[in-house]
Amino acid sequence: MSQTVDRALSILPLLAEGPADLGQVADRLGVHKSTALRLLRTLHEHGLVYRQSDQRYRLGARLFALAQEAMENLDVREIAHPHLARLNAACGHTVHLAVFEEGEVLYIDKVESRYPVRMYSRIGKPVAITVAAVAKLLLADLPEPERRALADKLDYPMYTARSTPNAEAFRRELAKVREQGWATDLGGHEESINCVAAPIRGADGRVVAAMSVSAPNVVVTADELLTLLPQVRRTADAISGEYSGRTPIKEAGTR
Amino acid sequence: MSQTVDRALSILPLLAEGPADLGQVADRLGVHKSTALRLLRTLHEHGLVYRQSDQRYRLGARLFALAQEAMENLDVREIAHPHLARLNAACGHTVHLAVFEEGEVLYIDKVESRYPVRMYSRIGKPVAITVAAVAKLLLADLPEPERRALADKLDYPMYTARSTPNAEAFRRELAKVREQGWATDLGGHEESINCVAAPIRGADGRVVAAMSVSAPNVVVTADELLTLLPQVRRTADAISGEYSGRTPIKEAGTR
DNA sequence: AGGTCGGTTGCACAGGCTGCAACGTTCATT
DNA sequence: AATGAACGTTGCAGCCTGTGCAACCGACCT
Repeated sequence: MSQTVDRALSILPLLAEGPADLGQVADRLGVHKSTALRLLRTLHEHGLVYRQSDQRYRLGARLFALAQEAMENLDVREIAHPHLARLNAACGHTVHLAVFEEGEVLYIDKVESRYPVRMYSRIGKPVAITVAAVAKLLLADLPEPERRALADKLDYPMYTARSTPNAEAFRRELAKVREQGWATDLGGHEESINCVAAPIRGADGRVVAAMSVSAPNVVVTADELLTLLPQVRRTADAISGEYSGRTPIKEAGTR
Repeated sequence: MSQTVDRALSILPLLAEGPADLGQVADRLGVHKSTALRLLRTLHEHGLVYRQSDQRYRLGARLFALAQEAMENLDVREIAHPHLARLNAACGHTVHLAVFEEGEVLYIDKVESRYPVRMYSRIGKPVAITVAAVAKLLLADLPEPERRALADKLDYPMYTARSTPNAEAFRRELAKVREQGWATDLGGHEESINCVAAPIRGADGRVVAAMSVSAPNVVVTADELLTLLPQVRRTADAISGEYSGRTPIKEAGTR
């Protein structure tokens, strides 16, 4: 929509392929050298483009800094919430959102069940890392050495008979979860409560958060809960798409 | 230099702070809403800006993609070479550049000594990982679990009496190297050859490569070689600066 | 010296960007 | 249901600003 900016921005992907000198940039843009020079200068002033010692242009550090800052200020919760609320409106059960941080898995959002029976959990509180479905997803995505190290140093409290008993079992479970792309907790934390969970991935494919639907046996059986899996995964995928900025949002009045 | 582009680019750091709507962007830019709209649209078309479901603008995924692509196409060797050559011109000794890859440390560049006595090494060849100064730097920067795992499964051949004898000693050495930010190999690989090495870091501070100066005893003593350390470190820092796109290059005719 | 190549500068022209004002939507309020 | 506010969007006229040209500069090679 803005020719000048359009041209300037077209330089970036071009430089991403590798360093280029003024002439090459001008050619590939189809503009006069002097024009290319001014665009490059502007980009350079903003640090998006950098000039190496052989005078050729490269993408600059600012780009990395921006990308990183944007990452950090990206609030999964903010993006996820409407989706979680919609899922809760559809099925009525408790919906959780959790992230992995500093060796812990934390709930960062929760939409309460519409049923009178609620489960105990609090936003900001660490979850039972060895049994919770969301924890399995988050840990399953860690690089192998870290995952192994973490699994080995965890405690494995037997909340119920179906709790994960030890590191060995946990590692097997994580491998399975990693493989299938979703996770469950069937009475592993509280005898009567089941969960199904799905991962939320960032632009690079790494799992940045996980969400789950939980319900007590008295409301729905484990099998019934499992029928919600496709819906949970669809919700998680929708959040992933929006979080990673991939989802093409339909423009209002553009042709 | 180009007003339009300048304004457009000013939007990026602004959005890095967090999502903003059209009005906020226009205000902080000091332009009319319609102007801001067109700039944002252009940015959006290039994927640098993304519109979330509440219509607010955010930095887009393309930014990450660009940063990543640029990273991958960045060739340390290409950037480092002139610096290595300059260092070699200054001191006359053999200069090496090495990276860590797939559990090995490989020489990827070499500038031969000006002295008749040369050392045996070849570009692309794995280095003696347990004793080489560059290897120590590269391994010292690995995350602790990987470092430990690697140190444990390595062999510790006694090339000389001063070779690193076992994993335990190696881990201590790596800790020291990590601490001091440089490394040496004093006759650990070949009795008569010494090296001093310094790390090259990327924009995120991680060690991406390491460089060293090597010379046989018959040319300079270990102590004399050590006096080159500041020069080696300065060279490595210069490469780091350029590799990470941080170094501000003086503009030719700008006031 | 002469020639080429790449980057840089000054300038005149007009193309494209700007701000304005009016319109369309959505949402909250009465 | 009507009103109004807030926000995004569009068309337009004016003129700012980006454009291409040509000349200049400096480095490098023959």
